[in-house]
Amino acid sequence: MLDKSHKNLSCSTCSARKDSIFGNYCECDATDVDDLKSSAYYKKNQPVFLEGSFPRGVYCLNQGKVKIFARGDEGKEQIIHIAKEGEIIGFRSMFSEEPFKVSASTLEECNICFINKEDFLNMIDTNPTLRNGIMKELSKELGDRAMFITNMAQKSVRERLAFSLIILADIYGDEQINLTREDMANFIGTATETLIRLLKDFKEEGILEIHTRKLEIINKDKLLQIAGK
Amino acid sequence: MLDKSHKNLSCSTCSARKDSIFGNYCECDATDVDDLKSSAYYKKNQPVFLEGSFPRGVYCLNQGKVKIFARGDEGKEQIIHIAKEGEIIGFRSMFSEEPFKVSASTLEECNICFINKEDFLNMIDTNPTLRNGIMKELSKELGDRAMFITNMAQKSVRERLAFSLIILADIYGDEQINLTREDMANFIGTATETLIRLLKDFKEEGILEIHTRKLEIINKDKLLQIAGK
DNA sequence: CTGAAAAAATGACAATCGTCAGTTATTGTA
DNA sequence: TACAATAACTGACGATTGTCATTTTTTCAG
Repeated sequence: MLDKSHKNLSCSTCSARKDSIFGNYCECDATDVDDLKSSAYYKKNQPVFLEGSFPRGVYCLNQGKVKIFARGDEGKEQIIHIAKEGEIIGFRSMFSEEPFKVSASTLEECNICFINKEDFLNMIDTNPTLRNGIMKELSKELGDRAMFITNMAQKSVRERLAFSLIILADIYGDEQINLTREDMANFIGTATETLIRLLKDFKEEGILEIHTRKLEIINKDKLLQIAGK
Repeated sequence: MLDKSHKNLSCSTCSARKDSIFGNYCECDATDVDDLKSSAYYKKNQPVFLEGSFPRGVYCLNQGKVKIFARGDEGKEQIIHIAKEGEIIGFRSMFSEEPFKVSASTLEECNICFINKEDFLNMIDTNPTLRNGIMKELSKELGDRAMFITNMAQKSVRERLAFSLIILADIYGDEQINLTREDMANFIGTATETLIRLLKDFKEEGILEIHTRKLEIINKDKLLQIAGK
């Protein structure tokens, strides 16, 4: 169970810190950040920020997963990214000075820290290491999205599912993949029914086991092969 | 006809500069850049940089259009972006310290200036305005790509074509859209044959006129309507 | 523990779209 | 200007995938 008291979240003892930009790039004292941040407990399926609104700061995930998604013209969600422990989200629109182009919503219970816009921009300005880390991150993500677009455009749904399962397995680590069929379909870019049928195929082919909501990947090699790479 | 002498390209008289990050964000003297850059003439369909190689600097488009594309598993191109006069390309991988994830190739005759990696990074480090401009650009592009992914995943080919024609019309400005059917199909993410059939449909619906290679858009409102926004 | 609501699953069916094979038109160059 | 190479176009066909309607299973609050 997560700590809901908001009290004892500290950057210096944050287990997610090693996976974070702060941990990787920032030699600054963790207590510096500690003084600036506030932290909050989020229930499952709670919005973190909304498309169209203006950013007031950045969010650092201490615990839990968050989906980042855009909405198509008929309101259908397209999941662009699933952020996990250690990731900082919501800083892109701060730089572009635009309203958010995407929304963020928790996929499970989360603890999320918040750093104020001014404080964060100030850190960026005064800390070249952190700044370079952020620029590196932005650039890397642009490269990833080029590949994502190519996959979307050129692969069949079956191939995209295989590909996405590999990505999801990586995000979920030792945990089993735990998403609603709808979220998974919205990540892959297909209809929920199509996803369900394909999951069944994969199961029958001995690629994965379905424990109701949770997916366990049995044969990763075959997934890689189907994904086409 | 383009100047092929490489001689008299100067930032201070560069007509593309007003559309450029340098023009918009950088109050530095244009002659500063002038001293650092070299310029070159590119023929049509000439590579500017290649996926997998490491960046040696950045390219600033003085004249002409350049396609930025990734390759799918079977080698099929997916055009991610078409860069026009004033745009700087090739700087993303410089920050991420990875090899290029995408390739760039001229779509027509081009004049392109080159700034060395060290010089450019130095400019970024010492010029906060330019730096913020770059960060803004990176962030903006990430937002655009989220939308691009959503369109790819949720729209039909017909809708994507309408949408893409609007983008292309914007890129080509007063010129008519001038791409091979293959490039256009690779931008939209469909088969060349499908694209050709849909262009014919659009023509019959009075949306555009086809002058062999060049496309003239007659009814932009209808395009917007089909694109679904 | 139970019932209502939400999610997952299944079936039937049609349309979109990709593939292959071939023809016509255009381009660039000798 | 002619001819080879490249690009544009057409037709036929089937597989993939989305939609709609319905049933079964799971979740969760009371």
